[in-house]
Amino acid sequence: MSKNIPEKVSNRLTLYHSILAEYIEQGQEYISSPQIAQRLGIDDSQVRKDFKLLNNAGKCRVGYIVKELKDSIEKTLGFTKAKDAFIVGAGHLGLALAKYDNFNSYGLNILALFDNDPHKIDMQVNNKQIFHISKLPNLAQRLNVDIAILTVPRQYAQDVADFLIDSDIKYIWNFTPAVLVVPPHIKVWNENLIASFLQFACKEIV
Amino acid sequence: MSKNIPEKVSNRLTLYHSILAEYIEQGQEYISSPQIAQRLGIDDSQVRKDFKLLNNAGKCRVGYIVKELKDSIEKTLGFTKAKDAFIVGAGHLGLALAKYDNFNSYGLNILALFDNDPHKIDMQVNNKQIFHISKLPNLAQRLNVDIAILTVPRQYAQDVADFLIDSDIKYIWNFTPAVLVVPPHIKVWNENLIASFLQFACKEIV
DNA sequence: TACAAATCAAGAAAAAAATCACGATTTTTA
DNA sequence: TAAAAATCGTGATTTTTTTCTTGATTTGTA
Repeated sequence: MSKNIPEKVSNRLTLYHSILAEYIEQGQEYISSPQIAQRLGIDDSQVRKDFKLLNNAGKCRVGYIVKELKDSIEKTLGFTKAKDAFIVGAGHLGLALAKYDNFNSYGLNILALFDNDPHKIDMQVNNKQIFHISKLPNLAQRLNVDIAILTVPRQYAQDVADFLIDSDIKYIWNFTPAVLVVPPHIKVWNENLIASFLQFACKEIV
Repeated sequence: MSKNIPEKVSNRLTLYHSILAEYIEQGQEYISSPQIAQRLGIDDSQVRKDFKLLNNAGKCRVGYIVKELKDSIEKTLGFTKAKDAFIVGAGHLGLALAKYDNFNSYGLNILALFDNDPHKIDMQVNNKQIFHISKLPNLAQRLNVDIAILTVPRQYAQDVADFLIDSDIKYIWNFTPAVLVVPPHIKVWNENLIASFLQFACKEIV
């Protein structure tokens, strides 16, 4: 982190990471840039350029050491650094994310969920409790959590975001289609699934 | 569509679209590029350049007509063109997507879900039935569906993708972290939530 | 009406990203 | 051992994307 890696590059790094994980499963020790490039349909010098960013030298005629490369990517993208977060909105998407165990191995720990529906309060999802939203400010402070994953319905998104900001949440991973208005010190990452699909559809589906 | 709009641009277009929807709700007739730019923290000439791609002229000192702009974006991104799709994998994420009514208004119609878990077969989710995966080839052909939303566990992703391809599926929206190997005429769009988060974390959370 | 302010349009410049090209190195093979 | 092949590393080139700049247009106001 902190190295200011461009979005496109870190996007590719995660794809490389998946491929490397496969190679390790298969017991392969080395991997070459053309192998990866072909798999992803990109240029092989692109792959080498990206790896250079990781300060991970390859060997001519042989390639890169899979294990080392994978570790470098994990370090660079911050898998190794634990990050605690709350899910705000225990709807279907919120629950799906809560059950997504994989987050853990990527350094993201979901500690709890929050909702305002009395029926959901105190339920457990994947060993994580659902609390009433009113408990959030206190818990955020006590557990020192400043990341929120926002999965409430669109019409409540801004109000809930304002509430989160009042509760000292600093980072919002926004799964709602709302474009949040926030002060400059709050960072929002928009995960607009519809937008994502449209890009796909618009590019590929003629 | 087909106009080969860069990914970054279509990404911004969907953000503009959300803002335009708000303006319409509020009954605003006009919107200016600096207004949008400020909202998103980007350059206003960037916004104008993007709008120029839509062939949508603005008026000096006044701005753009909200309604027209919104329609242009919808036409350009293909909201208006109905696209039918299947969800393959009726796990939490699959169900969450099936219940996401909004897809409809963006031109994506989920017709049915597929799974191999006998307990899930024949259940209804949001008026969509869950079928056994073995029914997919037939239904795909009969309903003329060539888009699949893949939400199975990672370890089955490649096998299921192969099966889909055999069933004449052409477009796969891949929610699994697997990097799928497919023939060149099959288009895959990777929606790697973990990757997405890591980009956020890596950039913003120091 | 004249002037100021806001905004668009479009070309120029700058920055960023991707691709190309080629020398250097290592391994394999004849 | 020499030649061939595969691959890395990296500088040069090209392409794409973003930002800057300037001029024109419209609206509001003194």
